[in-house]
Amino acid sequence: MGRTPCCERAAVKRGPWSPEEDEALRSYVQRHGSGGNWISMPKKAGLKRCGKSCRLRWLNYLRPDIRHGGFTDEEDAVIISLYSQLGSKWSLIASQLEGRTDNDVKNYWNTKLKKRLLAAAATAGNVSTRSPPSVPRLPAAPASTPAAAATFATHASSLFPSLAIPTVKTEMYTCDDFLVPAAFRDDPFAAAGGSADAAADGSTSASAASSASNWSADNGAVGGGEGSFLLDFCAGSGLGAADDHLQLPGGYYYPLDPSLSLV
DNA sequence: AAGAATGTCAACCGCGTAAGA
DNA sequence: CTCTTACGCGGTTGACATTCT
Repeated sequence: MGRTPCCERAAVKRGPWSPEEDEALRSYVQRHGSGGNWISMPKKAGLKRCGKSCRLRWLNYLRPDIRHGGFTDEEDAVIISLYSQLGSKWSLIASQLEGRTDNDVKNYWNTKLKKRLLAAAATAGNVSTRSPPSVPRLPAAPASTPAAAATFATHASSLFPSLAIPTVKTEMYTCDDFLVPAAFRDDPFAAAGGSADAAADGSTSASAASSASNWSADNGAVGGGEGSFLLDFCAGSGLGAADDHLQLPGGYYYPLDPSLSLV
């Protein structure tokens, strides 16, 4: 019974690849390709590895066109959009992202993107339910372009429908109670628009945002832009105005402290 | 400063399926 | 047509890194 293993476990090395192994695999594949047979390839390349392991190492790490980390807002939007349509078809999703592997996309979704979406939905829900302050305050900036922000906002709710979007009523808050980028604190209306795009490449707006006392430290690899995200998320989620003073161009800011009463 | 908790990501496992004998 | 084999994929694990207490 059971499936014949693709290789003898005791005879192959497992675990992390050494630089020497990487070099042996890389040079062999670049010279000969996989030869159409990953199972026999390790032997030919002088590697004591399972063929599957070699294939995985090449596809996920050694291929010259691979990009690691630093997912852009546009990639976030593509992943979110395709995930909502296809589910966990990581290879399909990855095929739409140049230089990304299914493993990379899967890891990125499971460790970061999904949590951001959950946090976004949870933050919205928690404000109205006075949850403890230990709840993550905001998602890291997933969207520095209007399209990406809109996609993120739309799917944050649609992917996690169990988390209700709160009703928000007018109360008086100070700017310090909200997630407002430094640029907005200084001159909200002059700073509106454009700042998020600049932040996406880690330039001035990102550092300005991260320097704001109440701003999330988790700007992530995509840079700042929480402001843009929050604006669009709240607007896209149909939230009402929390405070007229914080109704800025493009949408509304959301309270930093989940214990604040908005309802 | 140290231990615990949490996050990240490379690698492995096993199933479904395509291709070839 | 059936069986075998290898590939490709998605889920899961575990080691290491980072952050928190």
